[in-house]
Amino acid sequence: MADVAARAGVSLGTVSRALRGLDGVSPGTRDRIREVAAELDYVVNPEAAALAGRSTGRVAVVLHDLPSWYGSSVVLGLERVLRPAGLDLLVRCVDDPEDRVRFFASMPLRRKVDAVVVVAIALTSAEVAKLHDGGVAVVAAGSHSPDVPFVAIDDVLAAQQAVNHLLQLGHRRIALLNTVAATDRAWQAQRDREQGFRLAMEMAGIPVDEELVVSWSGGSRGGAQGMDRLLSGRRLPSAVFAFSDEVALGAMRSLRRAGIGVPRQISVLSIDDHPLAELTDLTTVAQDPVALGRAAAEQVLDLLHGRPVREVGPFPTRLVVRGTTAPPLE
Amino acid sequence: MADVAARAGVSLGTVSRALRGLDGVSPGTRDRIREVAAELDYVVNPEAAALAGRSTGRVAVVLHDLPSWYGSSVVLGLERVLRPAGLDLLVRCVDDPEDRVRFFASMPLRRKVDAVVVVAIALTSAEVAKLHDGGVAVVAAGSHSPDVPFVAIDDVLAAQQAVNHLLQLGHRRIALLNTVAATDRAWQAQRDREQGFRLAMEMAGIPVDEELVVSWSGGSRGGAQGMDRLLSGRRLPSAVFAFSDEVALGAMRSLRRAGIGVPRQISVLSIDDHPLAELTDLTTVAQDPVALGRAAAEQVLDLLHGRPVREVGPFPTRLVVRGTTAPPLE
DNA sequence: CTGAAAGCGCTTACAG
DNA sequence: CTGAAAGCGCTTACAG
Repeated sequence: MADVAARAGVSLGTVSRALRGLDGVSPGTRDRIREVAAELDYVVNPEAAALAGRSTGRVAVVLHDLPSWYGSSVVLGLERVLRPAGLDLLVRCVDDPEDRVRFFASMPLRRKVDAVVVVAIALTSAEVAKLHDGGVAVVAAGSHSPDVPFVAIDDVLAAQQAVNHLLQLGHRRIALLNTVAATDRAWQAQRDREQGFRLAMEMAGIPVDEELVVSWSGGSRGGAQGMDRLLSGRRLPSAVFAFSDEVALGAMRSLRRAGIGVPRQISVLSIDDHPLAELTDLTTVAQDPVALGRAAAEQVLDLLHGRPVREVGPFPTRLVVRGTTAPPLE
Repeated sequence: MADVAARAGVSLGTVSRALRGLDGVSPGTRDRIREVAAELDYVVNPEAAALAGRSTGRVAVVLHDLPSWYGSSVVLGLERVLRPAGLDLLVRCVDDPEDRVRFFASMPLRRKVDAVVVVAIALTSAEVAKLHDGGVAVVAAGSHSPDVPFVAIDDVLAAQQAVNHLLQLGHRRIALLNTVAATDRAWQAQRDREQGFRLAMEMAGIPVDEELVVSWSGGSRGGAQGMDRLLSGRRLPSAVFAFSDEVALGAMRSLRRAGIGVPRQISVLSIDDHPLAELTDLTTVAQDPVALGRAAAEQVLDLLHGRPVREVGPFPTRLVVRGTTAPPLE
């Protein structure tokens, strides 16, 4: 920058202001400075700028399930809008609840990033306060935290869309295959989807058989085990609404092994529209986590530029009927 | 850092040296300083460190397929060893070939990161030279580049393992469902797997029917289309070796739609052991991309610490026999 | 509108 | 083994 200043015959401060387009530089000098800078192929040193100013040009994304379709899609969406905006993306996986507590307790984010996006993680007020005190902007994707802008689908609605489809097909004995672990989305999604399930049943005037409500660990393995549990019950359900596509795929494996036809004997559907849902012909309620990531990134930009954050309504979800749902037998 | 120095009763320089484990600090003072730092939840400001010294405390991972099992698993592996080492991980997705050229041409990595890990991307000598000139260390995972340490499986061998399994079952009309696009691993993997396929056939003394060698775009969609192509041929194969599990799953959908039984009429197998392979009962040659990521991270640490880089042999792959392969009919 | 100067929080020769 | 000091390349009050 010193070179640029010397060559343009101005001071460092003026160059700094001109290059960033701040007010208080005459158009003439500004243009001349920019010309010289271009000529010299000059780019500001981000470390120095960050040290002197207060922004780092980086945002962190914190999630717990990286090698998963959902998490990595959100990251992709974030990257797609953050990078063109000149911001770099830093990823941090938190494995288990303890790791997560440790992470937010010892705020290593301060001065490392301008903002953090938490994916499917519900922060406590204390955690949010700590981040804000550290001057770090916070945005949530797929979960809610106090005083934090967020983007998310309406989990209650998504579950209703799923269950209503089963109801319309004529099902009455509908099982809920939910998940519990912190490794699978936030507890909020679990709670909301269960609520949507119950709401839909209630509106149809059908009492929920509590024996058909199972909460197991997440992922396909959990889905398989949860389905085994359902299969060992006194009466089988005629349809299963699973927390996610992965859970549903696990459940379908159990059904296949038990020799139960899908959808002939039992219908299965879930939420996500994972790329493999199409391959396995799974009926599901689709969501778009890449779009979610993009929207979260927009909120980050608003926050960093001091603009009012665009409030976005719940992200749309839509039923995709494929081959794993059909009217019940008899 | 000033706080830590004051509290420990030493100078800034000593704290800096102690925290980085440099020589020339007595074990006693070093431990005391570290204790105080821990107590104060102190973390060095990376900007200042980078500005004063030359390292940024960051490493970038560059890949093209983020929302994929392979890519995100490698990232997870990297994160798992880089983070404990005090390094932050920055992700950069390159979408298409042009984007990738642009990225490496305008070296925005200089002074932003200490090292870059390319995942399944083959760099040119010029690109590598540019990175090295910029003082950036380079490591490759799942691909090779000139003068760059790498970790990878032996793709030729993996393909042979797959094809040999089919040969032992008695198959002779074996199709290769390969991929071409840059969006799916590096071209190196495609070439090597095809070579492994041909090698195995040759060693079994079976001529390859070139009509059964199909290269389609990647992903499950490409697999489905490639399989359609094979199905429209004059004579069907009795077994299909697919580039990856995703491709194989796409192929299996085409087979299902065509009413062809797997493995009764056609056997299918591939490479990866994607979590969904188990769910869909897919026979495959397993690899471990998380381990690959960890190993790449170790190499990065070696490079950054000026240690000789540990050469690691090809990562092991192993055949996992499941339900999609069986002896040929009749 | 522009400049001179302090300072961001570290690292690194250089002394001792 | 440890300290005092210069300096990394910027930004930002503060003057003018």
